[in-house]
Amino acid sequence: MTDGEGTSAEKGKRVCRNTRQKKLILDCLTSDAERHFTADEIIDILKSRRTPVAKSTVYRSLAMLEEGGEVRKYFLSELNSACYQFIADTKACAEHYHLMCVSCGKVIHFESAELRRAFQEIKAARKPGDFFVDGRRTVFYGRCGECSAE
Amino acid sequence: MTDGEGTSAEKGKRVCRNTRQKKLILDCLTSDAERHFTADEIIDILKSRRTPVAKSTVYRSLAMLEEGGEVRKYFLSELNSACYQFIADTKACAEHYHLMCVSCGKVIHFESAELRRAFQEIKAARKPGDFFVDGRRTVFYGRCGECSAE
DNA sequence: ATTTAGATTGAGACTGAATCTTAATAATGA
DNA sequence: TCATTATTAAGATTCAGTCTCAATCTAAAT
Repeated sequence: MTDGEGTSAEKGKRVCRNTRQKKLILDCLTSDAERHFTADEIIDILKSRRTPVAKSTVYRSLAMLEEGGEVRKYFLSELNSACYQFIADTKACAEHYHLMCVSCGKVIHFESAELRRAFQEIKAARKPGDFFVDGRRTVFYGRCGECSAE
Repeated sequence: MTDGEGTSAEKGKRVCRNTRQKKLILDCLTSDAERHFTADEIIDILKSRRTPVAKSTVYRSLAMLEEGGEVRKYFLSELNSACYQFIADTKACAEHYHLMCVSCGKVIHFESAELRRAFQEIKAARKPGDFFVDGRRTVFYGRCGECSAE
């Protein structure tokens, strides 16, 4: 456990090997960059493509890819269940906000000039020591068109 | 299973009995109206007060209280875990936004004139069939003061 | 005050997403 | 090519949240 020289880990030496599994997972996400995937969906898709990847590997790889900024992880709660969802971190994904409908559980993408401006203003007014809001990472709650029509 | 008359359930006849357990749970939440509680915290607090309430009852009661508008349920994702958190639905809780720090997991309350205005504008511009964003219910993600200072 | 229907409770079994463990395997640098 | 060590697969484990059901309690009617 103790070592004088310093481990590769503590030097922050990024290795993150480029493995077949990581490629497969990323391929899966980028094949539909608009869509959110749960870990289970990724597992099933890769299984159906005859390139199965183990569950633990999927979770670990997604965590590494997230750290590397290639994947975004959202925590989404439906009516009676909650889970993580993953999306390829491309320009497309950075261009919209996410709304979770509290009534039907659907996730919709939307753009909002009002919100965009609000976040810019918050950022501009930010003093050192203030919190920072990442609008693109937050999931908004509300009601989708169909549910608010009823 | 089949009955001609119609059950009390389908008539939408709300009953929601006023039980000792619901009072205990609500007391627990209102004792610190600013704070978010997980179900487990509520269970532990009531146990320590020598008025234990069963886990299933806590979850069920919270769901009923939420439906009655007395409790608000938030879906919060910490670094490596995600869970529901509950807060008494008072005026105080409706007066601020929630920010979850993606770095340390802390939940902070903040006010933002910019966001308030943005949501008002979104609401004003809303056409029938549009989605509705509930700003007070959404949890923002970002970094708290300490974490963004580092 | 009694009665009674049925809503609610408690205890613990159950579920399923996510994590952890470990031996085997594969990616990288020398 | 070889050695090092990150990564993988498989499945055991964890744990928040849900479900089941007999026993109990609430509230309304009598």
